Amino acid sequence: MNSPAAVIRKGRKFDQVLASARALFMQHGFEGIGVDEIARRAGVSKATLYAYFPDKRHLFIEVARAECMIQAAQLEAGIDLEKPVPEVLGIVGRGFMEIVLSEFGRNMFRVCISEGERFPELGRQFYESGPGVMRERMMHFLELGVARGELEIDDFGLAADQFPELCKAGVFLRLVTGIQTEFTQGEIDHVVDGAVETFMARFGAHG
Amino acid sequence: MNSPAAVIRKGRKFDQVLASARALFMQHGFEGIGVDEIARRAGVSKATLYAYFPDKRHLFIEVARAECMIQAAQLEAGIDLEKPVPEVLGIVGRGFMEIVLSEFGRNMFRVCISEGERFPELGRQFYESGPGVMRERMMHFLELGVARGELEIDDFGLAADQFPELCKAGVFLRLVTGIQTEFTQGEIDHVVDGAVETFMARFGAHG
DNA sequence: CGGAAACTGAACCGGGCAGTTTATATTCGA
DNA sequence: TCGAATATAAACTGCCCGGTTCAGTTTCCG
Repeated sequence: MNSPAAVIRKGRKFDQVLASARALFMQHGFEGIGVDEIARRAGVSKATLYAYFPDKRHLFIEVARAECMIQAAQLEAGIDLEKPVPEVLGIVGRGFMEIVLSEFGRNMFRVCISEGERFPELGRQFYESGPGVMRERMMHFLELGVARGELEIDDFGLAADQFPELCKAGVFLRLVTGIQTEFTQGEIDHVVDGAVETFMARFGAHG
Repeated sequence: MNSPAAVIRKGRKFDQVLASARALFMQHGFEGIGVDEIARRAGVSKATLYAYFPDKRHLFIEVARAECMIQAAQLEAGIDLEKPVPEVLGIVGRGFMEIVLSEFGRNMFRVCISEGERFPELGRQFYESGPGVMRERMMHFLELGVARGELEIDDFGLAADQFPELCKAGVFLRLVTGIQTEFTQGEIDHVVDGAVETFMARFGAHG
């Protein structure tokens, strides 16, 4: 009723906990780190931690949501809508791949999938604060492109889904299966450029 | 030396174990089922199970590899290389999505990702007996299409990577995050058809 | 038939880890 | 300064589950 924006945050060490959780989750993933460790690194007792968060999962959600929004914002920051479509797509694609290939991206994904069944809230939260917003922005941008006569699109949802998928072509699968764990900038560029080309071949105005 | 094709198979109940493991792993995933349960359903003692397989993971690998080869074979069976490229792509795409959306596909993926770090062999095994062979076949088919003058492709690897990725556009992500768990045939068809269109727009001969 | 190999069952080990408790100490605001 | 809110340390509970052991039983084959 009174305290502004304070539903869960009641103690002075809240931020330390969150920071520690962020660091450790990002580095080791959800399963890879124990609550004891998080508390220890936060310089906080386990009991205190559990005074803030009902359980490990909700702690993770908090971290994940914050991180997603940061990443999404960064991705969006580098976009100049005035530039020609292919150029923007290239920038977005590279930014997107950076996230996907990052420690955070991999871990986020891992958790969503491995915990997804028992913990549906997590996947939903992730989608809506990460890929979901990107999709919205992408659709908006594509509409702009159509309005400018650079694109011709009938199904914006499909187009907005296809582009990031094209950017991951091959890379993502090889990453998660461990076939290949490191990718050079050259490799990324090649795939992203290929994605832009394919996308423009389909949706570019007048063949 | 003597017994034909018997490296691991030494007892008469081997098949029962494998069958039970297959059924339960497919239904509940790797983490979702215990060794006790597998043994029980196989009508076999745990000790016997461990006489066949060194550990749970290798049991899973055995199941997974077999299943992958079955799926890959089925996928390949429905292909008539004589038909025009777009038609073949449509068939392959639909078959591919069937696998991806199946209980097996989801679980296979889940395990690869959640266990991948601690158990690299699994991911590799999966890739090589599933997506890897599909990629090979796809490249071969694309070369055929080029030879017939239906396609124009510079980087066959990239093209072979892009197509399945396009087929999953949006669907896969919504699946694993639990945003959407059921897909109608109409939805699938729409995405796959969109994938074929985009693919042909880029790689179809003479624009 | 007789012995070796395969199988059983059920207890047992052990490590990991989330979450709780409790008795005590610190902080901070009124 | 006093008491309520907050924090602490560390032990403790409880669960899960993979893997082992072993003494005794069944199967199979020569």
